[in-house]
Amino acid sequence: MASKAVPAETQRAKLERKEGVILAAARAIFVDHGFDGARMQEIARRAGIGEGTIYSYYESKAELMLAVLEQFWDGLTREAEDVMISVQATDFFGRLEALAAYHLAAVIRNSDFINLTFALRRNNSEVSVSRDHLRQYVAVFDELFLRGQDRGELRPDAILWQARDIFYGSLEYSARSIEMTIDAERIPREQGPVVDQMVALFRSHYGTGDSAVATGTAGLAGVETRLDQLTAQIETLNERLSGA
Amino acid sequence: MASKAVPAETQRAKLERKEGVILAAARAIFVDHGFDGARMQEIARRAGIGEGTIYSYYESKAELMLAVLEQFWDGLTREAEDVMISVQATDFFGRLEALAAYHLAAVIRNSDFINLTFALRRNNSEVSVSRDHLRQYVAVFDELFLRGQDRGELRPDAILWQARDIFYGSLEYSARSIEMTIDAERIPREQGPVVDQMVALFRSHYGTGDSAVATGTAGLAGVETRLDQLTAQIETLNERLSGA
DNA sequence: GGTATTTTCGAGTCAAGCTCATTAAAGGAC
DNA sequence: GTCCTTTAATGAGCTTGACTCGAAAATACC
Repeated sequence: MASKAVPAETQRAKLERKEGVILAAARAIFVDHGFDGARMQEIARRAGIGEGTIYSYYESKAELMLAVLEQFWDGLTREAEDVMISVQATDFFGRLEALAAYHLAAVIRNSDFINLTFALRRNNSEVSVSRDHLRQYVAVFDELFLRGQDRGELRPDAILWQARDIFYGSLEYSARSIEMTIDAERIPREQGPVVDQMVALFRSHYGTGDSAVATGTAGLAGVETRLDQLTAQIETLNERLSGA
Repeated sequence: MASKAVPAETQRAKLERKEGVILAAARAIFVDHGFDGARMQEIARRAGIGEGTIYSYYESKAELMLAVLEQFWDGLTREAEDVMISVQATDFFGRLEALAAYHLAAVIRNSDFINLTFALRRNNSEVSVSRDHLRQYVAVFDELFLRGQDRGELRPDAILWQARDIFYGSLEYSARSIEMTIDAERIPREQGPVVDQMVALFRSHYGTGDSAVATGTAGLAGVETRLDQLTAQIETLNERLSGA
């Protein structure tokens, strides 16, 4: 029995290891040459197998790339979760700062993969990184935000997906701007201000009155901001009602 | 002399017209099938010419696509400039609202082109939409922002490129979220709140204290007026809801 | 040790971007 | 109008690279 099970295990393990080798080779080649520039033959050579063998593991070049990207995003998600576990701060804004710093650095460090992800998603409509993987990644933000609302640090009427788009949209564009800076050594120095600004933005825009007072942006301006937000909400309600 | 110049003109005009025909055909095919899915033969057939002829106008498929995209972005820039000319508001936030509304609608309406632009830029590093075209487009925002600073409506210490990234990054992600909403008819209704939020965000994060006064809703009295209005609106909503 | 099944392989197929020799058209001189 | 030169258009064929498939090697099973 044991002698039966063990070979079965090792056999599966062997296949999975081979799959891992293919994935690693593909990852390297895709990063070096992009999707179109990558040659299946070169991936096979790097993995030390025949070209046809790849196709018994992955249906097509696009699906191979998909597997590479999903592996990458799973790794990112795990790292982001680790950041949220190990961060010292217990308040929303301190934790948001940690997440923003991690995300910005990750996007810059892995810009190849980020670009490949969206290029594939946009180019090849039939094959794209499964929504679940991206959703799992942004779930880290979602959980943080909802907890901030529960704890009364954030306005209870804030809309999650809008905040999420502001967070990730701004940071992605900022990352691109920072990368574009020719002077590579200045990159790390630019990250701090961007993260700080992101936190300040969330504080002033989504923070409750309490936190606004705490940060000093209290008074008439804060009240007017809240008025604007209320107005926007009422408009939404009106439109929904008239639409329905 | 005139009989000499006229044929020369018409000849060049003829070539340019043909170029326009090719561009229009390519545009249609690229939008329908994406970059990889588009077949040069089909573009040629649609343009009513031989396949080889395209290559005497454009070096490669990628360059043809580039030309299509540059034409598209030039059009967008012109539209954005028109919006800024024809908008009634003279204050920064009113004009920003107009620009945000235009940009969001444009991104949603032309998501094919937006996607193709970034897909090409990311995929094919050697051929990408010239930075100048994109820069010209965002210059509309830059000018608006700098003018707002000059007029004292925005904090003088705000950093332009950071604000720009927040503006365009958030709106692009928001557009994608809105598009993802399966219910297509709800799309227009979601745009208003996103735009409003963007304006409110800039007001609270980049606005000076003065601007609140300057926009006509002066001081405490203005706030009280707006509160009264909101209260009235909420009463209306309550009546509607209990009635329905 | 022999048979069945699974896995690997790379030469060959096919599709699509691109080239180039050939043909057609336009321009100009008389 | 005719001849010559120059320019534009063409599509059959070349090239490249993703993918297939029949055969061979490896493995599992008895």
